[in-house]
Amino acid sequence: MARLVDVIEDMIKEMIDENNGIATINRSALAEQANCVPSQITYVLSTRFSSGQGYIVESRRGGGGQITVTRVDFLNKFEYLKEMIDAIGDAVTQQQARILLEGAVSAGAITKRDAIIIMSAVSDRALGLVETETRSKVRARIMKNLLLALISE
Amino acid sequence: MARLVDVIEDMIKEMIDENNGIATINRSALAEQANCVPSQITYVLSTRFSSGQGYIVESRRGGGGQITVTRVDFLNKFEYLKEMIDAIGDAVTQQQARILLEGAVSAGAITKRDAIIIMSAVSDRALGLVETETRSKVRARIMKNLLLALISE
DNA sequence: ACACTTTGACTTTCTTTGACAATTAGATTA
DNA sequence: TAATCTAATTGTCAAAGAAAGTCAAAGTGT
Repeated sequence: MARLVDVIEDMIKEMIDENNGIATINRSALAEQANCVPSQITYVLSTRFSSGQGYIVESRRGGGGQITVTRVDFLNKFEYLKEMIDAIGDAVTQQQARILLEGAVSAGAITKRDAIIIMSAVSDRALGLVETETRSKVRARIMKNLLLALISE
Repeated sequence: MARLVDVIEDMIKEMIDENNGIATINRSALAEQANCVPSQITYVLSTRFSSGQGYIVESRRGGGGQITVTRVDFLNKFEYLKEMIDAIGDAVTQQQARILLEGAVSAGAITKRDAIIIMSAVSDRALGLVETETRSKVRARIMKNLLLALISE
Protein backbone atom coordinates (compact mmCIF):
# COMPACT_ATOMS: atom_id res chain seq x y z
CA MET A 1 0.00 0.00 0.00
CA ALA A 2 1.19 3.45 -0.85
CA ARG A 3 2.62 5.33 2.05
CA LEU A 4 0.67 8.21 3.42
CA VAL A 5 3.55 10.63 2.90
CA ASP A 6 3.61 9.80 -0.77
CA VAL A 7 -0.11 10.25 -1.15
CA ILE A 8 0.00 13.62 0.53
CA GLU A 9 3.08 14.65 -1.39
CA ASP A 10 1.29 13.91 -4.64
CA MET A 11 -1.80 15.77 -3.56
CA ILE A 12 0.19 18.86 -2.81
CA LYS A 13 2.20 18.63 -6.01
CA GLU A 14 -0.97 18.31 -7.97
CA MET A 15 -2.34 21.43 -6.32
CA ILE A 16 0.85 23.23 -7.24
CA ASP A 17 0.67 22.09 -10.84
CA GLU A 18 -2.93 23.05 -11.17
CA ASN A 19 -2.38 26.46 -9.75
CA ASN A 20 0.53 28.11 -11.45
CA GLY A 21 3.20 26.93 -9.08
CA ILE A 22 1.44 27.96 -5.90
CA ALA A 23 -0.70 25.80 -3.61
CA THR A 24 -2.81 27.26 -0.85
CA ILE A 25 -3.49 24.66 1.80
CA ASN A 26 -5.88 24.42 4.68
CA ARG A 27 -4.05 22.00 6.89
CA SER A 28 -6.93 20.35 8.67
CA ALA A 29 -9.04 20.13 5.52
CA LEU A 30 -6.25 18.46 3.62
CA ALA A 31 -5.65 16.13 6.57
CA GLU A 32 -9.27 15.13 6.53
CA GLN A 33 -9.13 14.56 2.80
CA ALA A 34 -6.09 12.34 3.24
CA ASN A 35 -7.55 10.69 6.31
CA CYS A 36 -4.77 11.52 8.70
CA VAL A 37 -3.94 13.82 11.56
CA PRO A 38 -3.04 17.42 10.72
CA SER A 39 0.51 17.15 11.94
CA GLN A 40 1.13 14.61 9.22
CA ILE A 41 0.77 17.44 6.71
CA THR A 42 3.39 19.38 8.58
CA TYR A 43 5.65 16.36 8.44
CA VAL A 44 5.28 15.96 4.68
CA LEU A 45 5.87 19.64 4.17
CA SER A 46 9.10 19.58 6.14
CA THR A 47 10.46 16.40 4.58
CA ARG A 48 9.36 16.83 0.97
CA PHE A 49 8.99 20.53 0.39
CA SER A 50 12.09 22.03 1.94
CA SER A 51 13.86 25.00 0.39
CA GLY A 52 16.66 22.71 -0.66
CA GLN A 53 14.10 20.92 -2.76
CA GLY A 54 13.02 24.13 -4.42
CA TYR A 55 9.98 25.12 -2.44
CA ILE A 56 9.04 28.02 -0.25
CA VAL A 57 6.56 27.21 2.49
CA GLU A 58 4.82 30.04 4.32
CA SER A 59 2.04 29.83 6.84
CA ARG A 60 -0.23 31.74 9.16
CA ARG A 61 -1.93 30.48 12.29
CA GLY A 62 -5.18 31.55 13.80
CA GLY A 63 -8.60 32.05 12.32
CA GLY A 64 -8.48 31.82 8.56
CA GLY A 65 -4.93 30.54 8.80
CA GLN A 66 -3.36 28.73 5.86
CA ILE A 67 -0.21 27.32 4.35
CA THR A 68 1.13 28.32 0.96
CA VAL A 69 3.67 26.29 -0.93
CA THR A 70 5.48 27.93 -3.82
CA ARG A 71 7.69 26.13 -6.25
CA VAL A 72 10.71 28.14 -7.30
CA ASP A 73 12.90 27.19 -10.15
CA PHE A 74 16.18 28.95 -9.68
CA LEU A 75 18.04 26.89 -12.18
CA ASN A 76 15.53 27.38 -14.93
CA LYS A 77 15.27 31.06 -14.22
CA PHE A 78 19.00 31.42 -14.46
CA GLU A 79 19.19 29.37 -17.62
CA TYR A 80 16.36 31.28 -19.18
CA LEU A 81 17.97 34.63 -18.58
CA LYS A 82 21.26 33.42 -19.96
CA GLU A 83 19.58 32.27 -23.12
CA MET A 84 17.74 35.53 -23.31
CA ILE A 85 21.00 37.42 -23.18
CA ASP A 86 22.28 35.24 -25.99
CA ALA A 87 19.15 35.92 -28.00
CA ILE A 88 19.59 39.65 -27.64
CA GLY A 89 23.06 39.52 -29.08
CA ASP A 90 24.48 42.77 -30.40
CA ALA A 91 21.29 44.50 -31.36
CA VAL A 92 17.62 44.32 -30.61
CA THR A 93 14.63 46.32 -31.79
CA GLN A 94 11.93 47.66 -29.51
CA GLN A 95 9.53 45.04 -30.86
CA GLN A 96 11.93 42.21 -30.24
CA ALA A 97 12.62 43.47 -26.76
CA ARG A 98 8.94 43.50 -25.95
CA ILE A 99 8.47 39.97 -27.21
CA LEU A 100 11.44 38.66 -25.28
CA LEU A 101 10.22 40.28 -22.09
CA GLU A 102 6.72 38.96 -22.46
CA GLY A 103 8.13 35.49 -22.96
CA ALA A 104 10.26 35.79 -19.86
CA VAL A 105 7.28 36.86 -17.80
CA SER A 106 5.08 34.01 -18.89
CA ALA A 107 7.95 31.58 -18.30
CA GLY A 108 8.23 32.94 -14.77
CA ALA A 109 11.83 34.02 -15.26
CA ILE A 110 11.13 37.64 -14.34
CA THR A 111 8.19 39.39 -12.76
CA LYS A 112 5.77 41.54 -14.65
CA ARG A 113 6.96 44.50 -12.68
CA ASP A 114 10.55 43.97 -13.73
CA ALA A 115 9.48 43.58 -17.32
CA ILE A 116 7.73 46.94 -17.20
CA ILE A 117 10.77 48.53 -15.65
CA ILE A 118 13.10 47.12 -18.26
CA MET A 119 10.80 48.05 -21.10
CA SER A 120 10.65 51.59 -19.85
CA ALA A 121 14.42 51.78 -20.12
CA VAL A 122 14.71 50.42 -23.64
CA SER A 123 11.67 51.90 -25.31
CA ASP A 124 12.13 54.16 -28.29
CA ARG A 125 10.86 56.95 -26.10
CA ALA A 126 13.67 56.48 -23.61
CA LEU A 127 16.26 56.16 -26.34
CA GLY A 128 14.97 58.98 -28.49
CA LEU A 129 18.20 60.91 -28.39
CA VAL A 130 20.28 58.03 -29.66
CA GLU A 131 20.79 58.03 -33.39
CA THR A 132 18.68 55.47 -35.15
CA GLU A 133 21.68 53.62 -36.60
CA THR A 134 23.07 52.72 -33.20
CA ARG A 135 19.85 52.62 -31.24
CA SER A 136 19.30 48.87 -31.48
CA LYS A 137 22.83 48.26 -30.34
CA VAL A 138 22.53 50.61 -27.40
CA ARG A 139 19.24 48.98 -26.49
CA ALA A 140 20.84 45.55 -26.52
CA ARG A 141 23.60 46.67 -24.25
CA ILE A 142 21.28 48.28 -21.71
CA MET A 143 18.96 45.34 -21.73
CA LYS A 144 21.71 42.84 -21.17
CA ASN A 145 23.04 44.86 -18.28
CA LEU A 146 19.61 44.99 -16.72
CA LEU A 147 19.12 41.26 -17.05
CA LEU A 148 22.52 40.56 -15.56
CA ALA A 149 21.65 42.80 -12.65
CA LEU A 150 18.49 40.76 -12.15
CA ILE A 151 20.37 37.48 -12.26
CA SER A 152 23.10 38.38 -9.85
CA GLU A 153 20.82 39.83 -7.25
CA MET B 1 -13.89 32.15 3.50
CA ALA B 2 -12.27 35.51 3.42
CA ARG B 3 -11.01 36.71 6.75
CA LEU B 4 -12.85 39.55 8.33
CA VAL B 5 -9.62 41.40 8.94
CA ASP B 6 -8.82 41.28 5.26
CA VAL B 7 -12.24 42.51 4.25
CA ILE B 8 -11.98 45.45 6.61
CA GLU B 9 -8.42 46.16 5.57
CA ASP B 10 -9.53 46.37 1.96
CA MET B 11 -12.45 48.60 2.79
CA ILE B 12 -10.21 51.06 4.56
CA LYS B 13 -7.60 50.98 1.83
CA GLU B 14 -10.27 51.67 -0.72
CA MET B 15 -11.45 54.66 1.27
CA ILE B 16 -7.88 55.89 1.39
CA ASP B 17 -7.44 55.45 -2.34
CA GLU B 18 -10.66 57.19 -3.14
CA ASN B 19 -9.90 60.10 -0.93
CA ASN B 20 -6.45 61.37 -1.65
CA GLY B 21 -4.61 59.28 0.87
CA ILE B 22 -6.84 60.07 3.83
CA ALA B 23 -9.76 58.04 5.13
CA THR B 24 -12.20 59.42 7.66
CA ILE B 25 -13.87 56.60 9.51
CA ASN B 26 -16.87 56.33 11.73
CA ARG B 27 -16.01 53.24 13.67
CA SER B 28 -19.45 51.91 14.45
CA ALA B 29 -20.79 52.65 10.97
CA LEU B 30 -17.92 50.81 9.36
CA ALA B 31 -18.39 47.95 11.79
CA GLU B 32 -22.01 47.69 10.83
CA GLN B 33 -21.11 47.76 7.16
CA ALA B 34 -18.64 44.94 7.70
CA ASN B 35 -21.01 43.09 10.00
CA CYS B 36 -18.78 42.93 13.02
CA VAL B 37 -18.27 44.47 16.43
CA PRO B 38 -16.65 47.91 16.54
CA SER B 39 -13.58 46.75 18.36
CA GLN B 40 -12.73 44.64 15.35
CA ILE B 41 -12.07 47.87 13.48
CA THR B 42 -9.69 48.92 16.20
CA TYR B 43 -7.94 45.59 15.90
CA VAL B 44 -7.49 45.91 12.14
CA LEU B 45 -6.23 49.44 12.54
CA SER B 46 -3.61 48.40 15.05
CA THR B 47 -2.42 45.35 13.17
CA ARG B 48 -2.59 46.59 9.59
CA PHE B 49 -2.21 50.33 9.68
CA SER B 50 0.65 50.87 12.06
CA SER B 51 3.17 53.63 11.48
CA GLY B 52 5.71 51.01 10.52
CA GLN B 53 3.41 50.17 7.66
CA GLY B 54 3.26 53.73 6.50
CA TYR B 55 0.08 55.01 8.07
CA ILE B 56 -0.83 57.58 10.68
CA VAL B 57 -3.95 56.86 12.66
CA GLU B 58 -5.57 59.62 14.68
CA SER B 59 -8.87 59.59 16.49
CA ARG B 60 -11.28 61.48 18.67
CA ARG B 61 -13.94 60.06 20.94
CA GLY B 62 -17.25 61.51 21.93
CA GLY B 63 -20.00 63.08 19.91
CA GLY B 64 -18.91 63.62 16.33
CA GLY B 65 -15.81 61.58 17.08
CA GLN B 66 -13.98 59.86 14.26
CA ILE B 67 -10.86 58.07 13.14
CA THR B 68 -8.63 59.33 10.38
CA VAL B 69 -6.11 57.17 8.63
CA THR B 70 -3.45 58.88 6.56
CA ARG B 71 -1.09 57.12 4.24
CA VAL B 72 2.32 58.71 4.38
CA ASP B 73 4.66 56.40 2.59
CA PHE B 74 3.20 56.55 -0.85
CA LEU B 75 2.83 60.28 -0.84
CA ASN B 76 6.36 60.89 0.32
CA LYS B 77 7.76 58.38 -2.10
CA PHE B 78 5.82 59.96 -4.89
CA GLU B 79 7.02 63.44 -4.00
CA TYR B 80 10.56 62.26 -3.67
CA LEU B 81 10.62 60.64 -7.08
CA LYS B 82 9.07 63.70 -8.68
CA GLU B 83 11.79 65.88 -7.24
CA MET B 84 14.36 63.40 -8.32
CA ILE B 85 13.10 63.61 -11.88
CA ASP B 86 13.37 67.38 -11.66
CA ALA B 87 16.89 67.07 -10.33
CA ILE B 88 17.92 64.88 -13.22
CA GLY B 89 16.79 67.45 -15.74
CA ASP B 90 18.16 67.13 -19.26
CA ALA B 91 21.46 65.49 -18.49
CA VAL B 92 23.06 63.52 -15.72
CA THR B 93 26.49 61.96 -15.32
CA GLN B 94 27.12 58.47 -14.03
CA GLN B 95 28.39 59.90 -10.75
CA GLN B 96 25.35 62.10 -10.30
CA ALA B 97 23.09 59.20 -11.06
CA ARG B 98 24.75 57.06 -8.45
CA ILE B 99 24.44 59.78 -5.82
CA LEU B 100 20.78 60.39 -6.60
CA LEU B 101 20.01 56.69 -6.39
CA GLU B 102 21.84 56.27 -3.11
CA GLY B 103 19.89 59.17 -1.70
CA ALA B 104 16.62 57.69 -2.86
CA VAL B 105 17.45 54.38 -1.23
CA SER B 106 18.33 55.89 2.12
CA ALA B 107 15.22 58.04 1.97
CA GLY B 108 13.24 54.88 1.44
CA ALA B 109 11.81 56.07 -1.86
CA ILE B 110 13.08 53.09 -3.80
CA THR B 111 14.50 49.74 -2.79
CA LYS B 112 18.13 48.88 -2.96
CA ARG B 113 17.29 46.28 -5.56
CA ASP B 114 15.63 48.82 -7.81
CA ALA B 115 18.58 51.14 -7.40
CA ILE B 116 20.92 48.40 -8.56
CA ILE B 117 18.70 47.68 -11.52
CA ILE B 118 18.50 51.29 -12.55
CA MET B 119 22.20 51.82 -12.11
CA SER B 120 22.89 48.83 -14.31
CA ALA B 121 20.89 50.51 -17.08
CA VAL B 122 22.55 53.91 -16.90
CA SER B 123 26.14 53.00 -16.16
CA ASP B 124 28.83 54.03 -18.57
CA ARG B 125 29.28 50.38 -19.30
CA ALA B 126 25.69 50.01 -20.46
CA LEU B 127 25.86 53.22 -22.47
CA GLY B 128 29.28 52.59 -23.94
CA LEU B 129 28.06 52.78 -27.52
CA VAL B 130 26.48 56.17 -27.11
CA GLU B 131 28.75 59.02 -28.09
CA THR B 132 30.16 60.85 -25.14
CA GLU B 133 28.61 64.18 -26.11
CA THR B 134 25.07 62.89 -25.83
CA ARG B 135 25.59 60.19 -23.25
CA SER B 136 24.54 62.25 -20.25
CA LYS B 137 21.39 63.29 -22.03
CA VAL B 138 20.52 59.74 -23.00
CA ARG B 139 21.21 58.63 -19.45
CA ALA B 140 18.85 61.28 -18.10
CA ARG B 141 16.12 60.18 -20.41
CA ILE B 142 16.43 56.51 -19.55
CA MET B 143 16.62 57.21 -15.86
CA LYS B 144 13.54 59.40 -15.88
CA ASN B 145 11.64 56.75 -17.76
CA LEU B 146 12.66 54.14 -15.23
CA LEU B 147 11.63 56.32 -12.31
CA LEU B 148 8.29 57.04 -13.90
CA ALA B 149 7.76 53.33 -14.37
CA LEU B 150 8.46 52.87 -10.67
CA ILE B 151 6.04 55.58 -9.69
CA SER B 152 3.13 54.43 -11.76
CA GLU B 153 3.35 50.83 -10.67
C1' DA C 1 18.88 -2.43 14.58
C1' DC C 2 17.85 1.54 12.21
C1' DA C 3 15.66 5.03 9.77
C1' DC C 4 11.49 6.70 8.43
C1' DT C 5 6.24 7.30 9.38
C1' DT C 6 2.22 7.99 11.93
C1' DT C 7 -0.33 9.69 15.81
C1' DG C 8 -2.00 12.77 19.30
C1' DA C 9 -1.56 15.75 23.31
C1' DC C 10 -0.04 20.13 24.18
C1' DT C 11 1.67 24.97 22.64
C1' DT C 12 1.75 29.18 20.10
C1' DT C 13 -0.21 32.56 17.18
C1' DC C 14 -3.80 35.20 15.22
C1' DT C 15 -8.80 36.49 15.04
C1' DT C 16 -13.35 37.53 16.82
C1' DT C 17 -16.44 39.02 20.31
C1' DG C 18 -18.36 41.61 24.11
C1' DA C 19 -18.50 44.00 28.43
C1' DC C 20 -17.00 48.06 30.41
C1' DA C 21 -14.22 52.51 30.58
C1' DA C 22 -12.97 57.09 28.86
C1' DT C 23 -13.83 61.14 26.15
C1' DT C 24 -16.29 64.75 23.76
C1' DA C 25 -20.04 67.92 21.82
C1' DG C 26 -24.13 69.76 22.70
C1' DA C 27 -28.37 70.41 25.42
C1' DT C 28 -30.25 71.57 29.78
C1' DT C 29 -30.37 73.70 34.05
C1' DA C 30 -29.19 76.65 38.17
C1' DT D 1 -22.75 82.34 32.40
C1' DA D 2 -21.23 78.20 34.54
C1' DA D 3 -22.12 73.77 35.86
C1' DT D 4 -24.18 69.54 34.82
C1' DC D 5 -26.35 66.06 32.33
C1' DT D 6 -26.86 63.15 28.14
C1' DA D 7 -25.96 60.88 24.10
C1' DA D 8 -22.60 59.70 20.88
C1' DT D 9 -18.25 58.01 20.07
C1' DT D 10 -13.75 55.61 20.45
C1' DG D 11 -10.45 52.77 23.67
C1' DT D 12 -9.11 48.65 26.43
C1' DC D 13 -8.76 44.21 27.82
C1' DA D 14 -9.67 39.61 28.59
C1' DA D 15 -11.96 35.43 27.11
C1' DA D 16 -13.33 32.38 23.50
C1' DG D 17 -12.43 30.50 18.95
C1' DA D 18 -9.73 28.97 14.99
C1' DA D 19 -5.92 27.68 12.83
C1' DA D 20 -0.97 25.91 12.49
C1' DG D 21 3.50 24.24 15.12
C1' DT D 22 6.12 21.05 18.23
C1' DC D 23 7.70 17.02 20.07
C1' DA D 24 7.98 12.65 21.82
C1' DA D 25 6.10 8.07 21.77
C1' DA D 26 4.50 4.26 19.12
C1' DG D 27 4.43 1.83 14.71
C1' DT D 28 6.62 -0.11 10.16
C1' DG D 29 9.57 -1.77 6.76
C1' DT D 30 14.21 -3.26 5.28
